[in-house]
Amino acid sequence: MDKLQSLRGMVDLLPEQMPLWQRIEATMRAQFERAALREIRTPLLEVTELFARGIGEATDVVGKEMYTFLDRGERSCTLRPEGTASVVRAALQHSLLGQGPQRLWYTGPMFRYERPQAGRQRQFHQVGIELLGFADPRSDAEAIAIAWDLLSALGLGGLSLELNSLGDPSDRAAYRSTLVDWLQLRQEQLDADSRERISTNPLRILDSKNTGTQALLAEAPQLIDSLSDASRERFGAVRRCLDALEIPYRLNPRLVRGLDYYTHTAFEITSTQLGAQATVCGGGRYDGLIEQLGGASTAAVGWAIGLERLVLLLAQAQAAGTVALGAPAPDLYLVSRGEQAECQALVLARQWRQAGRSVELDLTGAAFAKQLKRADRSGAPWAVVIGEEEARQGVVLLKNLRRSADSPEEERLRPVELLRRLGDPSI
RNA sequence: GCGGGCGUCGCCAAGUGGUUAAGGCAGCGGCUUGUGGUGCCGCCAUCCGGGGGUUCGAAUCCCCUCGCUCGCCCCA
Repeated sequence: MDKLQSLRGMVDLLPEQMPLWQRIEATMRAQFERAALREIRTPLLEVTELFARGIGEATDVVGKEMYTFLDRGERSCTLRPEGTASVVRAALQHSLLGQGPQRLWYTGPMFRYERPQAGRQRQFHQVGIELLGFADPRSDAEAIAIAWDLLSALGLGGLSLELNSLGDPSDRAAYRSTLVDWLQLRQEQLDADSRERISTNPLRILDSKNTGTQALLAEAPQLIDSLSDASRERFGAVRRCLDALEIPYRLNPRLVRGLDYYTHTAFEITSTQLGAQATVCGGGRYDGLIEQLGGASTAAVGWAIGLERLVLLLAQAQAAGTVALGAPAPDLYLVSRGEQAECQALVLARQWRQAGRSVELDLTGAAFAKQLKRADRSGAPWAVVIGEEEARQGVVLLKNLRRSADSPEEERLRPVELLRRLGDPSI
């Protein structure tokens, strides 16, 4: 098969699926506007170093999932695998933080070279927010609330919020060494992957899916016990905020994020209806990242939602009848036949569109029966028919397509009259 | 990178070694040179992802390959 086709993991979004995407996009814009977030758009391509430094060399994302290549100027470039590093880079490059803290949101395609599976593509889409320059525990809660409310506004149920605190870097370092000590004594009980990670990325062992490893880890020292008093108090404040907001959460001491920049609050929103890739939204605080990328030490918190996964959930909700999405249909379907009539139809279609109506103009020149059949299938409530007769008389025939054929409702009228009545939502 | 499942018309799908590859939907043409949804008639895969092999004979068996899909890993 040598037909041209898209690259693996790079999927087309066809017209049929767009109502779902557009619903999500419209909802998120409305929510963000109400939350006083401002949109930012950054390039898809960045210097590789941004991600290497921002996300962490040891992470899987940087280590084996990036689309990296040399451009014609021999610079190492990478298609962005996530949004946060780019947003921070842009904020620093344009000194946004000099104007005070920033409440930002973004959306767009991201790229990760992985084996595609349900809810995971190589080019995928994320929407995310970044609250830069906010250290207060309330900002953690607000970030989470914005995500939670967006998902609720979409009518999605069956979601749960998992919460953990990773503490500050010294908490994490302390925990890392206690955990490594503990694991080293039990190496032979670990699966091979996890054993490997003792030296590379021990915290990641915590969310291993290996059941044996999980059983063993039930006894392991917990991150939360290594937190300093200040970190612990901070986490308590975040939790009190969530309680006040009545956002239910589950503490998950095993929750660690795969990107190195996270500190303190880490969270995920998961669904049971997504198969293996259950995480819809993931995020947390990253107080060290901005400094890491060359800025002044600045606290920040943010999250990202995977839009493909959201679309999957919304499609399920739609199938279950929980969410209704109207199929888009034109207001008018314009049928015409004969040279003069066809030309008039072309002109009238434009006029009616300028009047704010959606009009589908049949351009086939086929028999009236064919055109009306298509008119019916288009879902339009009204057909406007212009034949030679109407063209001669300067009128159009308005037909109600939502009546039965036995009691046809037709009316001849002048185009100006129809134009006037187009302001009336009942036609 | 590693496993499992699958690959017949735009979509769904029958067919598992024997001469012309069912059917449904969609599409196109007609019945009805100007009237729809529901009727009727006709057209729509020399070909079964691609390549090689076995056989008198293969979509059906074998090998390779490509692709899709689910899972591992990882993440949104």
